[in-house]
Amino acid sequence: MISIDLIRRDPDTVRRSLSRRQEETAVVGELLHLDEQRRATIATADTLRAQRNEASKTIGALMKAGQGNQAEQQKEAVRQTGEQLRLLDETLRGLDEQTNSLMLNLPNIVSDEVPDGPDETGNIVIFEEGVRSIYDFELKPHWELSESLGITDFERGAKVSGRMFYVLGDTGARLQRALVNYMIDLHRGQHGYEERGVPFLVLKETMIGSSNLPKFADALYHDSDEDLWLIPTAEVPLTNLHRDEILEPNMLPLRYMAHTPCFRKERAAAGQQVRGLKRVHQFEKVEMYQFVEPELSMETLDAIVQAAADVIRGLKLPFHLLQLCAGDISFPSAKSFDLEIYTPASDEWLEVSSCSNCTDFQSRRSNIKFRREVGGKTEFVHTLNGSGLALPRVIIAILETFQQADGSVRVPEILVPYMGGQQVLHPIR
RNA sequence: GGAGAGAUGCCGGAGUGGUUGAACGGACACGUCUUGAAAACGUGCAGGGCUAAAACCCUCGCGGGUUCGAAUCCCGCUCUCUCCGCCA
Repeated sequence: MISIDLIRRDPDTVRRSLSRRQEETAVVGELLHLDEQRRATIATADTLRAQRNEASKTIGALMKAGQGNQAEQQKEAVRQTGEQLRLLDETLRGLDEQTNSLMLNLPNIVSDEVPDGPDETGNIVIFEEGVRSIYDFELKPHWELSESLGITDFERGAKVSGRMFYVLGDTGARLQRALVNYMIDLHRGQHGYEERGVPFLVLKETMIGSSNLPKFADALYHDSDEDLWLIPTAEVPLTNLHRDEILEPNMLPLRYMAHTPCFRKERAAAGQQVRGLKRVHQFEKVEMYQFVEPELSMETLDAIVQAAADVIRGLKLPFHLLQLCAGDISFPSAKSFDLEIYTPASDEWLEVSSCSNCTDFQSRRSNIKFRREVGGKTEFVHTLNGSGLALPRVIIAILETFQQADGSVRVPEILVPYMGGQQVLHPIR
């Protein structure tokens, strides 16, 4: 949520941000109007309430003094005030509801550091790193390799859970565990993150706090019986770890990571796009998350990007860093970067990480504040998230990049210890 | 799932209709004292709205109701604890 104060003070900044996101700006005027009505109503109601409180005190005093008659007269007057108040409160509730619903659907303000652009075509490659191998044999696509090596079993995945689900075979499950442990060890040892094991089903309030609800309900799996929602990313529970808290001085920065499954409906997906492990309803991911002081959030974003890039560097995969343009940036983000690995057989760049500075957008929704010093005033923290990394796509990149002429795949050196010394994955069918 | 108890500020804990937004204790911060610290003493210490700042208003798990007036009474919900049942 952005601050209503900002809309009041500087509506043009909000309009400009919305336009850069290719969204309608009329909502700003609506909010301005609602806010005016709201505040006028509050002012009137507060005055009435003050009168009532005062009169009630007088009545109390009169009763004590045994002047019942005068008290009764006063009561009648105050009863009328109470009736007026009831009406005003009802009006106010309506205004609050309207305001809230508009506010919850308003995206974060795009940072000035973000380039203009209509959609993903406007994203900018910041740098490319690593060497693309040259192959003297015909490359196999990942969906063939993963089946022949016993990484995946799509047929049984579909049997058990339907389209866009998969089963990992013995080698695949082991490779995934190896990758998870490698990533978590790296982030703990080199980047200062501590681990959390979080719930995968969360309350509606939790989804609102991270800004997945109300706007993106159709992307989420939901148990209507108990009104619990399956997380689409660990960002959701990690954001809410400190919901409704005031963090004491010296607690920041907080660096968390969590390894979780991610559940996504991916309704729009179809055709070539969903071949193999690339786009699935359930996948695992190691997520990094930070709570920081506002003035440090932009440099922290760079650090998160580097931490994610370090994972790829360790695997010796070629990748590039993409800065997302204003038209492609996600709802809660002020500034985002994606990391994409090059996959030689598919000949495309595959997004394995998205890192965002959500500034105070999520902390306002989740009411997460901090104090700079004991007894100091409270401020909203800034929150940042970054994948570090999404597993199926890393597996895809490993398979396509390190495949050999005989159909086997080399295990990246850094993973060998995590694979019990295994250096090559051999076809099993 | 059944039975019972409870939910108050950073923590413990009082408060059952009227200067109680909240006694008292602890923690914490500042000050006095001290070479320094401890102890002792003094002061401060919930969040939020509206303000230039006050005044004022809201909040005692959440929502609704009764009343001139609710932390206190009534109804619903959520959560926690204890016992029983079930269960990896």
